[in-house]
Amino acid sequence: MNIEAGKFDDVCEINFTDEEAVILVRESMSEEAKVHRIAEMFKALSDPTRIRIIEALSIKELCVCDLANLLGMTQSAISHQLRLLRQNSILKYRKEGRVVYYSLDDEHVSEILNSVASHISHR
Amino acid sequence: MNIEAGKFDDVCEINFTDEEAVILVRESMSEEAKVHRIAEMFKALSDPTRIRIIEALSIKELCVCDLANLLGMTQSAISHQLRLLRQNSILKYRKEGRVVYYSLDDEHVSEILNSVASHISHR
DNA sequence: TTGATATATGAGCATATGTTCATATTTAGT
DNA sequence: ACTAAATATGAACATATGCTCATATATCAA
Repeated sequence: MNIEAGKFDDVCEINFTDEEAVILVRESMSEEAKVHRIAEMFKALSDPTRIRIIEALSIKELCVCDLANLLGMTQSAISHQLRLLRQNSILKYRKEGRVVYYSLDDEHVSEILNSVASHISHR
Repeated sequence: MNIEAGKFDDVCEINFTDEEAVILVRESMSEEAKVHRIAEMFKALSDPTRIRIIEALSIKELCVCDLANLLGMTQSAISHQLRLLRQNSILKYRKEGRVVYYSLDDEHVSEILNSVASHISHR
């Protein structure tokens, strides 16, 4: 019945509808670490403030203060979000004196964002 | 100084580094509703369980029970996640008796997932 | 060095999220 | 009609998230 009987006691104990298919699918699934990394990446993009930051920076490099003014949020809030985006390799920065300019680390992210935007408009 | 002085008292009160740029960027930003919808879409993709579900269904249509067995999770947990993915137009389903088969609503999602996966491997 | 500016960060708080548990709903078989 | 099977769903709970506040760090100007 259950492919790994006893291992997952709380799993639905019903017979497989298509056991072979499940085995086949299981073999071609990504490793756990990769799946987690992918989910993390999407999580980094899953907040309106961060989407706005990315959208703004895809138009033009900006400093923290300009971003705070642009989005009507505190410098602290923006800075926390910038850190998260940095940690996910979505943004890079350069320092010019005490001003820190942020920009997209990679145009790939901008494409992914456009891809999702167009997916949404098509429904 | 502040473009909308008094409106955001807690916003960084410093002069703009480049006020014109901020005005320019502000004009080409998406509307709030659209930004929220985009973030919501990313949020739907921001969980390892949901990534696994999408990955599995991109290979083959499966029923709820098979998904639960495949992922080693309860039927209830999977069902809750499936609802979320349905609500975001990521999955569709068809009923065959009491068995409900889920599949991707659109190959676009699969492409977005691959896009993010390749972005990650490139660093 | 001292004071001011630009950014970063830790702690705390309110809200959101993912899972479990119990139960409801729907359909098939007898 | 009755029972069992497959799925759906509401409530509850532990953890995660995003913002604020206070404060630290870094750099410029005098």
